[in-house]
Amino acid sequence: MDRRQRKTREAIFNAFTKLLSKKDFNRITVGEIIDGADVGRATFYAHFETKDYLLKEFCEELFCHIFDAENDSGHGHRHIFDCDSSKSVFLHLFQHLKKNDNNILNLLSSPNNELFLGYFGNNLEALVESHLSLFESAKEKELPPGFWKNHIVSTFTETLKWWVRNGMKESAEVITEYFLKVV
Amino acid sequence: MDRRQRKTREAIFNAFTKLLSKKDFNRITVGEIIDGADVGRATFYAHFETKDYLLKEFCEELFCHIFDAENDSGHGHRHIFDCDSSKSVFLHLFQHLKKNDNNILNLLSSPNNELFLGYFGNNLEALVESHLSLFESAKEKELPPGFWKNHIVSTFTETLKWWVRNGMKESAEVITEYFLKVV
DNA sequence: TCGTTACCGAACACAGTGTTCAATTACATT
DNA sequence: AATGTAATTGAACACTGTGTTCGGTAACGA
Repeated sequence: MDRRQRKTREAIFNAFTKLLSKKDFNRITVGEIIDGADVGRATFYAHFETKDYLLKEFCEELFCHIFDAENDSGHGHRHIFDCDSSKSVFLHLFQHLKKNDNNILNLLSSPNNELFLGYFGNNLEALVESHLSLFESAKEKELPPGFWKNHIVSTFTETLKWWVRNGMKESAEVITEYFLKVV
Repeated sequence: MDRRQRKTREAIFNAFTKLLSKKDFNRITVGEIIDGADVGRATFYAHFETKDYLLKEFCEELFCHIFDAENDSGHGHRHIFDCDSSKSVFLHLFQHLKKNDNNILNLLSSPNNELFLGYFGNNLEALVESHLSLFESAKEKELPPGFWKNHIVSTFTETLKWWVRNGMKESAEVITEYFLKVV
């Protein structure tokens, strides 16, 4: 990849990140992004088809850091947390999110973020799916598996939103407890 | 209220309803609404400050029919369903929603509907709050009451969305069962 | 060094929003 | 039925934001 491409791409991502910490995604304009990144308008559209695609690629990079790391560490320690690996997975996820490397939490707490929540949900669903232990109880309760999976994912997301909305006063451990109690 | 006002207001609501069955709220333009309602642009803005306020007032009328009726019937039969009034309330709500009088379900299933979900959630929260029986278990589980209430509301909404998304094949009774099982 | 490629920037067409205003029409009241 | 009031019209307007175009410039990789 051309060095120039890398630079502008990074500049756009940086400007985008900075803007995300200030305002909702939907209120951010392309004009603001290219001003912040100091690139031409045409350059932006040479890199990203629309603003939505920028978010999409932004999320992919973001989730790559979060969910892939989660999957890896999960695999690595699976034998340790075998008895309740699900607990460790979600705890790690909450801990990771609390670090707030990028502005993932701003995205989560802001309204009008269906796009982002969609991407987040997809990744989370894949993670949930790989932890079959939780699905055992689905059969006990005689629920459709799709319903049960959806419930876990949306409960996690809602828990996260609640946590952020209330200032993240609780520790990741406590939130994980709450989450597991209601699930 | 002037007859002309009532007529245009109704015409706008009708056009809005018709459009909602075809496309997402955010994709609907003021131009389309006034074309459908056959009113002047200035007239629209004389009635509604913005498109968002149109949705707001639309929701208020809609929820008036649903939640108020629910509260009334709830009060009326409270002594009958005393032992598990919560069950009856949510069942009635699901039944009512399945009728789909207006396009409430289209609004629910479409993306980018944070505004609508917000109004819906507020009404639902008030309803949940008035049924204290559910909160008993919150203390047992030692969860923050705000967390617990939020969980019930969002689980109901997510259940509803799941139901709609999957074609509403299940009966209201079955969905109520699912809902109560996971809660 | 040289051909390629990204970037610039300014202009452009387009769509949608919300406002303004004078002219018109329907309304409620007497 | 007459009258003053108030809603509606329609067309124009300024404004913001989107996405495209294109010739010129400069950085890049080989």
